[in-house]
Amino acid sequence: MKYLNEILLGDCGEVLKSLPNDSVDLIFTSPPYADQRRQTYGGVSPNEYVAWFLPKAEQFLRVLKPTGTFVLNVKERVVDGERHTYVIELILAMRKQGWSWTEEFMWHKKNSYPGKWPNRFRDNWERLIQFNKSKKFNMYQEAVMVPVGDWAKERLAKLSETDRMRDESKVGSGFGKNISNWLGRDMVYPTNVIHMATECSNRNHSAVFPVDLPKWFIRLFTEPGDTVLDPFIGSGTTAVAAIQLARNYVGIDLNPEYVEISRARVAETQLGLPYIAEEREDYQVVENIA
Amino acid sequence: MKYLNEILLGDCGEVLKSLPNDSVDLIFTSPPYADQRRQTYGGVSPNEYVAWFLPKAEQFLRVLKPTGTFVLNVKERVVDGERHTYVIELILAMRKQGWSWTEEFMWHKKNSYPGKWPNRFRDNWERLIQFNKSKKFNMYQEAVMVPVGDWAKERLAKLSETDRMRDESKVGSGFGKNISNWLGRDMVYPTNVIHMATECSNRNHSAVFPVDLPKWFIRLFTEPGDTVLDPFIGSGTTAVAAIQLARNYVGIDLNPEYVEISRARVAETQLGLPYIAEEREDYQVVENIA
DNA sequence: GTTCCGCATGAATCGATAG
DNA sequence: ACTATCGATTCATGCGGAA
Repeated sequence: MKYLNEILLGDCGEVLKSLPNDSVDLIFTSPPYADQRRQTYGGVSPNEYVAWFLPKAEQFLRVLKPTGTFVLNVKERVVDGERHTYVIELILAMRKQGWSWTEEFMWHKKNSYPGKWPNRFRDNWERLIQFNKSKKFNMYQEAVMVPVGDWAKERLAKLSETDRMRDESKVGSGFGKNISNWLGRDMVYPTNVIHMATECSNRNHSAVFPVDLPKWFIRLFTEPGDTVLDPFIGSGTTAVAAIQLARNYVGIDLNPEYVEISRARVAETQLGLPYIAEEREDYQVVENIA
Repeated sequence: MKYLNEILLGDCGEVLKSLPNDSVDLIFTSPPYADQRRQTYGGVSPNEYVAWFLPKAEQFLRVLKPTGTFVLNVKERVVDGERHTYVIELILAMRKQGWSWTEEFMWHKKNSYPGKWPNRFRDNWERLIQFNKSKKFNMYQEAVMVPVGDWAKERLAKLSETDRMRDESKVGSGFGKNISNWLGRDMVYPTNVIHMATECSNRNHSAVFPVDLPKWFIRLFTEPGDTVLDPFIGSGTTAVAAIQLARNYVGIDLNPEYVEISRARVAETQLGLPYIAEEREDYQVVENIA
């Protein structure tokens, strides 16, 4: 069965059974949040969410390479005035399944929908939960470095005496630092908080993340030529990100309409919009046909 | 037993037994994270954390008014390359105890300690978990409104202590003279993401949150004259915040040294720095003795 | 007064090595 | 094998004195 660089139709738990073991480097996905997209997806009730997700997660675990990573974008919905517990229950259940819960990134959505409720504020963040199959996974931190903050210009211009030696933290935490090591540094590593605006232009899909979000994780956890899987591909954003970064993609969706939309976006992307050529060195520059 | 506006010495689970039912409007606290302040506190092993916390949470539930709120500042540590599950297990256990898990605010710490590891980035956020006793709790959203525009958020976050003494004089509103100019203009409600730097100036306490953090929640969930409890008072920051906002406080700590430090800070705050008199209408203006 | 500039300091985690 | 200890890694901000 051909699966590489395809958008496949079906339930990912079933479709994935045709994929070989240890064949995927990164799984990045934003599954339908419980009951929140009832019109578009079947709608999963919060209480059944964990049971619904686990058999799929088992397939994810099987197809993922031992060095691979699974990044799950999810947020618990409010049920009866409370945050529902399906997300944290899922973490516990997936650990029993064999996953390691390595980290939880926070996506700070800079432009969430306006709204007012008597008992809560606007929800401005989502979880990006990192699971791994083993403690030894691939991570390419240099690929996502960011410019150092403005503080550095002033701060590093003149170093004090203590800045030139190793200065131990006073509280006994074991921290210590030698600030003179930072001289000449203009790029630094990011943190586990990611600031990105949500995608406003709705592409017939009710929950859109910006293409920069999967791109960030694709750069961080894969190299060109690796394979990225999104088992709830929706409007195809993860596949677009993979193509633009010269990775292979596999997309799956239950909904034929989304499969169509994704295939169209993929084709459009592959046809060689000029910006692709800049990011993919192996691409020829092609006239923009649009 | 007198407990109002006192810093009490002892294990909060025991000390709280002397407090009456339904007597506290807000509990705001940052307990020792598992095993992470070993030098200063005893250190609780991650695996025992939930069992250690639950009897205390039971007392919190008893002393909290039905309209009150419990805000818990906590973050899971990494154990053997994984985020430990004690925090999410605690949420599940506290719900069984009778708490509602209303919301989870995100504290984005802009100045986390530097560090680099092969498999993770610096941790730049902590949880502020909101628990309630009933669905009908008090919330004063207008008290934490912010001027529209990003510059204002930056301005608020960057106010130094001296700036605050100078600027923060409007009773209850929390906005300084400069910023109050914008009161008549477009004010918006904040979101559930809070941007504040950690307190670096050493107060002989290894884990200091900025006084603005408890202040934000005190404004949001209480009115002047209400009672704020911090059962792990540490260096007394929550009590200082309560005093500056004309609320009653109750602080508890197991460590005699911290009790001393907290009492000293409380006394210093009460001695009537001028800005206090402006914020507490029930205070006489007292000469600054410093 | 106000701005500027020097300077100290904070909830970490990993891998190697030793016991 | 299992645990304990130790060295190595690297940002951003607020305070306080000087200009």
